[in-house]
Amino acid sequence: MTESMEQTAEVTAGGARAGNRALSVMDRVREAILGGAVSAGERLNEVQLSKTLSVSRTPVRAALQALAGEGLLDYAPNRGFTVREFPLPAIVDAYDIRAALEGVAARFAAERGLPAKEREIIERALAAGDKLLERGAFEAGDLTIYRDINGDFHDALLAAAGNRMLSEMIRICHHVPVSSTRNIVVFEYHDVRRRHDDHHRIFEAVMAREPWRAEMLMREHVASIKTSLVGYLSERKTYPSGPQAADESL
Amino acid sequence: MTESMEQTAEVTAGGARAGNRALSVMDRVREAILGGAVSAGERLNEVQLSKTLSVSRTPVRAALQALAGEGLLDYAPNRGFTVREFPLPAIVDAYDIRAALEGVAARFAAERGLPAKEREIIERALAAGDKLLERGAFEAGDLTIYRDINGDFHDALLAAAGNRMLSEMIRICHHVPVSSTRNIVVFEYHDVRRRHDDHHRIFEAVMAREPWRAEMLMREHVASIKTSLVGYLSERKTYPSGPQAADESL
DNA sequence: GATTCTGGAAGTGTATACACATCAGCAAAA
DNA sequence: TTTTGCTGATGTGTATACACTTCCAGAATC
Repeated sequence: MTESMEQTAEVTAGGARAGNRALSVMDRVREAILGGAVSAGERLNEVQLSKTLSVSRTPVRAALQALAGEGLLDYAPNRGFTVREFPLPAIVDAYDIRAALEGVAARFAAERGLPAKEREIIERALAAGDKLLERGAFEAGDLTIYRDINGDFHDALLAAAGNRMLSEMIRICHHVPVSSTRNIVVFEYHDVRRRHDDHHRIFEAVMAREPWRAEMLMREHVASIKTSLVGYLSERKTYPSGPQAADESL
Repeated sequence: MTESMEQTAEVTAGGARAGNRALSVMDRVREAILGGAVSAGERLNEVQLSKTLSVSRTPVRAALQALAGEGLLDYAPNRGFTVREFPLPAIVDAYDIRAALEGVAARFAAERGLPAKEREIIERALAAGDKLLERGAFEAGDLTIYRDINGDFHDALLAAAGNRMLSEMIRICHHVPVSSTRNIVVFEYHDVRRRHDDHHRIFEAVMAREPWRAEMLMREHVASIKTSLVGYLSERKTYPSGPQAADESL
């Protein structure tokens, strides 16, 4: 064994846990974009990035290419990669697209039936939501908890749909940078209550094997988030920064 | 135009027309996959590919990464790229997904209105289709002609929708390898006639600014292709090779 | 004979040098 | 002053060497 020993003290501290460097570079750049550390339209310099992350240009290029595949970056020959711009209309559109896609997912799940595993996850998510909502009001941090519950519900249903292309497209919709002037929608208790009730009805439709009803309910469910977003934006034009519990991904 | 001149004697003969080699490698590998030259599940060896295409591994890797972004390849760390498998259910599902997405595109177009340019393209496509169909029967090659007409119609409507993410997702749906035992649907005259009539109705709905009707019509339009495919496959289990005019992309 | 260990081969991951394209700035000519 | 062409700087594109991981075959051991 040669023990080349990676003399890099690895200031990255990020862990760089698995596989190859390209993947960890990808994660870090993605977070930088989604977190708003680099602004839309900005050009990403390969050598600068490689110096910042203490790796060579090769894994950096690999990561950028992969991120372009996810739709987060644009590529132009001999000009490199730039952070893709997501104007507000495109962000709003993304909810419609996601609504259509998740609708199809719900239909597939209803057609194919829920596997035991996914059914358990969903029932647990529904029960947890019921428990969280039964007090009739929210405390600090409850919205973050519900965010996870919501995620479990949607993920399980998507898994039940059993289609990889669908999963990936929906994943892309979720990764649309909401950063444009920080469009964060703060959901109130009654918003969450309504959404949670949607979940119950969608689950019932899926269990009853009513594909088109499941699709319709899911479409409306996701589309209503768009409505909330649009309504929210038309009230206060720009929103500085979510106070505490704020999320847009319900 | 600079006439970049590519001094490459390049036995490849492919032309390698523009920009960088990675892009042309990408095109060639994509065609190899879509054309069935490499089979599903097959592992792509980087050095072998680079020797075949007379380039180094670097552009090969770039191309493979990009193709993975398009969903044509799978990637596993330290194992490289493999041709993604598209089992028949996934191919059928892709039509449902595409139906949902193109439905949204039609809705957007109806909401936003058709720009003059796209309107002209569509009207020309409709007129050309009318002319082609008015004889009441098809000759050899007519189906190929209609394939282009059909493409123009859908592309123009998609352009009118004005959403990049939507365009890219639909593009991915179109690139699903239909190769799995060559599932080619041969459309008859009356099939094309029905589809062309759909186009007229969709156009009318868009011009009348009736978004939901446009969406519904487009969904049905695309979904009916799936129905044709499924019906076709249930008749003859495997189909050797399309006789002459054969296409699945209407 | 079955199991485990151990090279070694095959192939991917990374670094790096160099080729090439693009663009900005300056200079020279109209 | 404007335009054109040169030239260097910056940064991407490609080739290639080497490091590392994985996997398989064959030997040693039980």
